Amino acid sequence: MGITKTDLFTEEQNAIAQMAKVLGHPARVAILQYLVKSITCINGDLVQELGLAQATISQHLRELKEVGFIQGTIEGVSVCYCINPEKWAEFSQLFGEFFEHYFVAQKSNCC
Amino acid sequence: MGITKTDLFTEEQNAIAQMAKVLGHPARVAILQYLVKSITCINGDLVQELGLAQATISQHLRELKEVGFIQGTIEGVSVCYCINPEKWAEFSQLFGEFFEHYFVAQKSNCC
DNA sequence: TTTATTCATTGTAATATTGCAATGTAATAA
DNA sequence: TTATTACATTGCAATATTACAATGAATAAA
Repeated sequence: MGITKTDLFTEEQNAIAQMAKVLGHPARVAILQYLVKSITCINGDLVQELGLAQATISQHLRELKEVGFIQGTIEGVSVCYCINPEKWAEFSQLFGEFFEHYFVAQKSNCC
Repeated sequence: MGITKTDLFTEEQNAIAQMAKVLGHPARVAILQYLVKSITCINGDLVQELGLAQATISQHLRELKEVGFIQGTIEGVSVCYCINPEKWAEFSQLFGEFFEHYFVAQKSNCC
């Protein structure tokens, strides 16, 4: 049906999935990597950097902002974007814990 | 157009996005968490556990298998699934590096 | 052989995503 | 005021995803 049955899953599972979904497009990964490097940027920088249309970049920025990865503040005519440090740390931990729950020691029990 | 312009991005960006995309559905997160806990499982276990139809679970398992998160071996009538330890470690590192490239020290330069 | 079990595949409907042109909005410059 | 700049929003077309019923394939039990 193209719709996810979120009510079947835990809050944590939905949170991880929501985050991952946002990271699930190379343009958004590229935007975040660019921000990590440049600290701040405006929409126009990314249009130059990525080679996608302005409207498309704007849309990706909105998705990144909606889950909290980035924040944007109006600076005169342009909007200055940067990473949200608190959310970044939160997401990093959530993913870290997800991966660390599996220990390679379990390898031997594998089918 | 509903199609991602992968040629605009680096291999790393596409790799991260591809992985994240697979984690971008709570059912697949739930399957992986169940496997981490139970070490192995079969399709039927997950149908019970998650409350989705057998065909739907099967589809999610295929996606997880395609990117390498899990592996499945035929055991008589059923198929035994488990986490692929090498891939798991690889993905864990890729995400870890992605997140660690940002240092909270950069916070002060934020807009 | 026939039947049951287990899972994969196929087909289909509903919905979501991606990308962009066109347009709207708000601030600054001329 | 009018034009320009920088983004956001809207609307659209193409494609992808989600979920499941129906069916297929392969093994084991009766």
